[in-house]
Amino acid sequence: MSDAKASEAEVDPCCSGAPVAAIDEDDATQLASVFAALADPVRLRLYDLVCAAGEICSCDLQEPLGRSQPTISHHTKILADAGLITGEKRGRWVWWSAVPGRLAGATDALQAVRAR
Amino acid sequence: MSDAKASEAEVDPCCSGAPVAAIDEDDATQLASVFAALADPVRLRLYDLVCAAGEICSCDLQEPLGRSQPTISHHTKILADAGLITGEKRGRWVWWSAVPGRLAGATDALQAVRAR
DNA sequence: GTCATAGATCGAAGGTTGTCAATGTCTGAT
DNA sequence: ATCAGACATTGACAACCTTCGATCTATGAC
Repeated sequence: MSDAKASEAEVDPCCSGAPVAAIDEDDATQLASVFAALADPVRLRLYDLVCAAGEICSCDLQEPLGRSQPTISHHTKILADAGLITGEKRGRWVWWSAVPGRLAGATDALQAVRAR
Repeated sequence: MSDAKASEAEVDPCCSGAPVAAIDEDDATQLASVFAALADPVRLRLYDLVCAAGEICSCDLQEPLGRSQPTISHHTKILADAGLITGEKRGRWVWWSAVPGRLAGATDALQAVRAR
């Protein structure tokens, strides 16, 4: 099945031998969960709102996002589980803020392979 | 519902007035599709293999990823539709390569908001 | 032409996700 | 103690996603 190189070219186009997987399955699953958290338009706008505001209350997310309160709660939980935002409870309200470097760290883990 | 600021503090903690959404719904949907393409462990490793190899044949993806041929074809299509990889058909084989700057462009669109 | 192979497409099974109504829990005010 | 409000949780449903077997198309070898 993998005689493409042998029949098209004598030498491997990039390195040598079989391609080496830089990311193992566990790392891939971990990384994918971060991207999955941003794979929804509502969550992207939510994350954007949090970044733009620096700190924002859950109750102020409901109106601009146009979703019900349980749905907002659901999305903040997913973003928090992915480590992209963090919430602090003050009195009756929860204030959300972005975790610095978390998104950059995820993309770096992928892009780092190009530097080799 | 949004009297949190008024009751907890007199001044808005970051800017002033209602928070401004930096990303509109259409942009968010477009951006989310790029992240959705990377939100699967198999596709992440596939993208990683393509980046690491520079150029790689579909038939050489099947074995390291441990998925059937239709599944590999499905995933390459999703990554290609998202603009992350591009394929060139040569003879019987399709050679895939990463689209430079595509992933960085997506993350920049999100992170740019922090620079404001 | 005939045959073998690379890859795309189709259809189906099973799991996951986004959404909201209803309800529960906790906090601060009266 | 009682009440109202901010979030979390549960349950349900529709939509979507991942996967594979079967099949189709296209290309190169004989």
